[in-house]
Amino acid sequence: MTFANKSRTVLAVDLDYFYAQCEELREPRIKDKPVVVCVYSGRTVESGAVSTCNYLARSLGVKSGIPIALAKKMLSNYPNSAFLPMDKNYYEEVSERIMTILRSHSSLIEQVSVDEAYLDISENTKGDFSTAKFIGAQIKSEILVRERLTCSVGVGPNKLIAKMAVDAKKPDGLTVIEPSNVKYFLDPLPVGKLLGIGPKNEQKLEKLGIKNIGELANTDEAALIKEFGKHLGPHLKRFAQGIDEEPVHEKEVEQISRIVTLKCDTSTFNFADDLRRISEDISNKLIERGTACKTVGIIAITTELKTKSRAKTLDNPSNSAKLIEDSARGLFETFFGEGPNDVRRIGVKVGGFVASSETRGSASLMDFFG
DNA sequence: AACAAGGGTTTAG
DNA sequence: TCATCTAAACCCTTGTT
Repeated sequence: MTFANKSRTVLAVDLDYFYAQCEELREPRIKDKPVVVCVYSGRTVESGAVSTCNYLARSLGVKSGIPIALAKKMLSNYPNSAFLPMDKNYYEEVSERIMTILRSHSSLIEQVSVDEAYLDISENTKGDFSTAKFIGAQIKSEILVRERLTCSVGVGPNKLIAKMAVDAKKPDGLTVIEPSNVKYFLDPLPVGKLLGIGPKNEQKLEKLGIKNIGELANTDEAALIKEFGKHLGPHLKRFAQGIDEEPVHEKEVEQISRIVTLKCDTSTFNFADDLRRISEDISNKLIERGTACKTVGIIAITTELKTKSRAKTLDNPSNSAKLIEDSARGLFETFFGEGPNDVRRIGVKVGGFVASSETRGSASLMDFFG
């Protein structure tokens, strides 16, 4: 690839209804029934939310994020429905094997989540999108034969178009948008389909009389800056034009958080055990990654489901569970002292990472094995 | 003016 | 009592250099 030609071929892979499909894989008898993967909060036997579900369940109204109890109502005519607790470790094992398959097709890969990845296959295609389609079919077939899982694939000249192509046909889809078709593909779609536009931004755009992506692409940049700010405004316009220069590469983790739902709502600090556990979890992750954090924050989700947060910068970067726990406890005590704060869920978040070798007084693997 | 810190919002999976 | 969990990007304000 010469430097004059910047045209790329990017392929996006998205495993279909991944968690639920993994569950079907290890228990094939549930395949023809609604399958709902749940995150139980532990408040009551049933409380919690749906993480994901198979397409039969979706056709009956179940979707990600709804209360488990609501999903049960929707499926009350299907007594054989499978409601299963999320088993993240198992899905990650399956995911790792699939990512290995993907890496054999390109070393330029970006894993976006447990079930999604981008591959830059420009070197393989030399700009030929029919070759890209062939590679997409090959990847789908390999994942099906080796892991018995279906996925959807999208191909485009950048990550944005590849991703939107994936979403255009699911499950088991294969969609290729070549550069000359990008405009025809995007223009007629409703703005809500554009990556980065959710319900709130869709409403703002509707207020401006902008309904489809083509209209957004033609909107005066100044008007978008006024509505969305100096970064998001121009960004949305570029996206609507199908422009996305972001390279395919792994991103550094910049933040780690753990949140739990409390057994009972509270307006005082009475969850020392939970706090210790999640502080230890976070500390372990930091040590695993060989990093320490500069900032420690707390998260509180109120009974009205509003998110509140407090944070402070540490005197010295650390990855010690005790120090994270103590810092968080201090923040919580201040938080509850500020006034009436009725909280349902609490969490800890750390960020501002520096290599732990550059810090003094933080635990490292050497403390355990050295 | 440029930057850091802190708090909130929106999006995505 | 219906309402999980993780992470990123952005917006805004305030305060410092």
